Amino acid sequence: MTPRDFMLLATLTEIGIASQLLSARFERTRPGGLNEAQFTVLHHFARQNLVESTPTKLARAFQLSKGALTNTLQRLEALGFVVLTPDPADGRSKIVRPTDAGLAARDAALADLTPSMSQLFAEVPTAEIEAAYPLLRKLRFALDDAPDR
Amino acid sequence: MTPRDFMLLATLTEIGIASQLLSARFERTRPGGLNEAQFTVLHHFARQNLVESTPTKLARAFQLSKGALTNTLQRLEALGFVVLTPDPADGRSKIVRPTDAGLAARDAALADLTPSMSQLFAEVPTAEIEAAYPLLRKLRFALDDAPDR
DNA sequence: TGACAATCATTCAACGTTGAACGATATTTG
DNA sequence: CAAATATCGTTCAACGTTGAATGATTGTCA
Repeated sequence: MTPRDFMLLATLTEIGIASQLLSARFERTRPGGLNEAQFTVLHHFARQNLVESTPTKLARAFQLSKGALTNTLQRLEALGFVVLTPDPADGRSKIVRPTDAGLAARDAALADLTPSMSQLFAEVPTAEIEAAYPLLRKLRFALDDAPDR
Repeated sequence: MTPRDFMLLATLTEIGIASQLLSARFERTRPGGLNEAQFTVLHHFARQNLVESTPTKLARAFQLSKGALTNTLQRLEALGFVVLTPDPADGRSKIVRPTDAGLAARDAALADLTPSMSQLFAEVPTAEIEAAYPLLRKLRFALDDAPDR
């Protein structure tokens, strides 16, 4: 294992730990009344100004099982945060659209999150945050379309 | 929400996504035959040359429930990767120690992980990796002892 | 010393996810 | 065109985690 591999491993370890702690925090506080799975779906639509998707596409994006998405989409629909309609062009498929209420709920979650987030990073210079961003983006893209080995 | 907050949010989002994809990958490939929870425990001991801990300490470190740790520690013990002994100094408590086989299993998992990890980062300059590290460390420390808001 | 509170690990029902069915619809192919 | 294959969303048992008991032990303090 080269020194670079060692650095890589340490970095991935930190990402894993940080994310685990962030997750635990999210589930404890439930910003906007959403659990993490629900927030993730709404956040996904909002972040990239996406007007619609399908359960399968979402399952692929999050690398979750389709069953899991059936579940959280049904909850989001019951909450009025998402609308599910049959795809007129494909009888097997459904179209998922966030509602205004859904996007508002995501915004509310963000509003809940922001103060404690700012405090969490109070002593971190902005430059350091900006320095971390490119790697994280590249990692995501690499993972997005990487086979398993 | 300030531009800085926006950057912060984007960074945390990327951490969450990257970690989710890393997790999914880990569970699909099960490096060294370990699942993520088991690897996390052994990796924790190895990373900081820790000879012993207790279920409660581990639960706090990972922010998992004690019940979850009872479960994975029992599995690790059945695999011979960990030894659980009563704490002679405290009748309520137990001491957890990784075995040589346990540390070897963690090393094997790392060996399984390294090639695909290197490939994943093949086009990322080392400087970029080193640039991301300080933020991740600070984030972890901040999350480690932060109240919920 | 004795009573009360705190902390330890374990158990167990409830919950969310997985992976493998399944029926329904699309697509491909001979 | 028909038959075979692929893909869609849903269901369901199995699994791991949570959160709230529980019994056992320790700490506190009057």
